Amino acid sequence: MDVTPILDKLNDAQRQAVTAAAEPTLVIAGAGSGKTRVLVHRAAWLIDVEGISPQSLLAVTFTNKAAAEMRGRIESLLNVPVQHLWIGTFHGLAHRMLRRHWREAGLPQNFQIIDADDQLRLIKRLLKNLEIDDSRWVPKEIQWFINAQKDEGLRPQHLDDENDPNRRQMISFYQSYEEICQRGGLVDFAELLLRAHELLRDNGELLQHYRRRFQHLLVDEFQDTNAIQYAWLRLLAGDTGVPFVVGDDDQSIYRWRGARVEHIQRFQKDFPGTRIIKLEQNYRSTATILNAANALIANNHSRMGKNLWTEESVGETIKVYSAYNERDEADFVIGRLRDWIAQGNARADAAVLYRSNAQSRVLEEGLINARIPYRVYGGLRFFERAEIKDALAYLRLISNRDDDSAFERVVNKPTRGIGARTVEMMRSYTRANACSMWRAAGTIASGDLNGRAANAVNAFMSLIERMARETRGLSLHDQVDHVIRVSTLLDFFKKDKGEKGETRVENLLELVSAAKSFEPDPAEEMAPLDEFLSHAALEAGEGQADAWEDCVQLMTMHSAKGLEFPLVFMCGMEEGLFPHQRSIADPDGLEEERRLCYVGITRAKQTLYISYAEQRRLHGVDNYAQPSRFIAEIPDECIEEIRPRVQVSRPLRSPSPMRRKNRSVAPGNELGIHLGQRVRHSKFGDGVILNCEGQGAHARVEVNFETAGTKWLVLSYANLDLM
DNA sequence: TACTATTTAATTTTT
DNA sequence: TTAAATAGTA
Repeated sequence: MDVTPILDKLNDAQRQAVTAAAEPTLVIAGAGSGKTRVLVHRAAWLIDVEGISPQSLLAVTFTNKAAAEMRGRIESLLNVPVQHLWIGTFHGLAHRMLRRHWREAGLPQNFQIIDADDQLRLIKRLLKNLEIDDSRWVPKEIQWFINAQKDEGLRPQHLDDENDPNRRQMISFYQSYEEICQRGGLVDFAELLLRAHELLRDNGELLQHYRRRFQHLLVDEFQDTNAIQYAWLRLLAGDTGVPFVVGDDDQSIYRWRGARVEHIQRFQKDFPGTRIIKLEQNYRSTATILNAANALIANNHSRMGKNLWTEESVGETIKVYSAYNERDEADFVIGRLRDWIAQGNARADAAVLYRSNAQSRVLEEGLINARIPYRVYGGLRFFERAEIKDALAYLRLISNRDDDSAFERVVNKPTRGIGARTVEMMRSYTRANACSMWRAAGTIASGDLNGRAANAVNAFMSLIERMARETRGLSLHDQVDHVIRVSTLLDFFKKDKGEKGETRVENLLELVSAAKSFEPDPAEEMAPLDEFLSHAALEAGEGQADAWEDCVQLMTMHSAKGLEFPLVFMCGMEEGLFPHQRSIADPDGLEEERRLCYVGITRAKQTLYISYAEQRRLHGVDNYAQPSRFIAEIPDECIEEIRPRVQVSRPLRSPSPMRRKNRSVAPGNELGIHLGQRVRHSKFGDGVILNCEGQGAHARVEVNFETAGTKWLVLSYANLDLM
């Protein structure tokens, strides 16, 4: 066996990991150290060299993108299509198991997956149903509570109310929510994982089967696993399975949604004799960028400890720009982008990163003005669009009449005279008889309702029945096509004047083509429609179309994880924004923010710009912030401050507010400000100080300019020259 | 039932 | 500021 193609071009640590013996292995893979490469080559090694059957391999990732990439790379490395390799996301694989063993899992065969939005609607409906004031019980918080419990593997009956009435109520909501889901055959994202865990835990034979089958478990982004994912893996590994997990404790940025870095420590305890391999050579960034990242992250206490190094040259210094405000910051970024593009670089090689989505706005405005094409990551994905979800809801009802989530979504869309009153009646019937909306509708229509409402309900029910009948036996895309027409959804949106309605129609037609190109997996013995619906929930599709065009990339630091760009901007590096206000007080939260910053820095290959605004308009009010502490945590020698706008011969403030320990900008009298003082402003020209007020960063002066009239200026931004 | 006015809250997000 | 959700009105 020629192992050259598999081991070639791997460094020592990587090779050790790839060829590790069949024992529990923990690979700590720093940013840009070839993590995916190790995972892929490990799989190839096991199959090609160790002769392990592809069948006995299970590879888990967090995102569909990562799963697709791994599959593709394994296939191309092995040069044979590996059919039925179990590579997928935690949710995808859990789903697969549940489909195969729906009976054992206690689910109906055609159970459907609901996304976060469906889940929230369901909870809102539940509150209405229980006639509970949703200002006191916020649906979002209930959703959060339920998911958090599920992430920890806890069912309502496991929860203790701790004599807290608030908690008792939450648990009761959780309980009712579960009943509705069970009745409608609905499974939310967290439920997929929890059920899959229970499935194995409670079915000895199944567990034995899968343990025997999956000898090798490869896990990507291990630091992001939550309790239930970890429990599932551990169960699956048993005493005989060989877990090979890859992760980076310094890049753990999802604690807030249940991820537990502690699993890295826990793993070593749970699997005694774990081999630890650290990948510390970085192939991505310049030495300067790495030094900055290393120094920054060294401020965190709970770390495994690792130091990235590179053979790369020192490279450019990191440029720090101090902007007046967010517009100035955007102008700066755009100026640099212009240069970058003018030098013949690809726009797509530049990324602008920020902490929170709201920051993209100013940047976008600037980019539009500058006519620079850009793409914002995040936002609504294809299968999340309202019109698409409407169409899917019809399809779900066709598959299962008891799907209340789908029922409520489309019962009166397009409007067909089934108003709030009628729906309310169905709800109360539902509650009294513990049945689905569909059954309630049937009963009520032939009883309690007045003629007009009853007709409307009957019309709706026969519409669904008719579509179910007429689509039977049709190909998937004909089914979809039929449903959007017969349901009159398409006409409904066609009537919608303006661009909005147009795109909606286009999207619905696009759904038909999506159905056309969807290839059901013959191995999944399920109805193509159900498979398509699951696919839609599990893989919501691309955020935005035309990803082809060469565009500057705008995204949050979170969504930048796993990506790399030659040119990176990190914007809004201010206390309160990054680290975010809501994390500052909590030491763990702060450390997570620092890791996020570490992730941001390590995205850059060659050039990194960091910028902050001294004044930023947030929620309509001007805020003054200090530069982020993270900037100060980067060694001076890595950084170069650039402030092209400053041409002061004698600055009113110290030249580097960012570096100063005591940061209160102190203008005031010691700097020679007094009424009648003559000053010069770069834009407004010469003038005389008429008035002073405020202190520190907020100190302002009123200046009567000879040509520009009187103006109030904030001293720390105005850069006045004393004359 | 649809449109308009008012209120409210505003990290991060994949599945 | 602004976007979304809700309440109120035609």
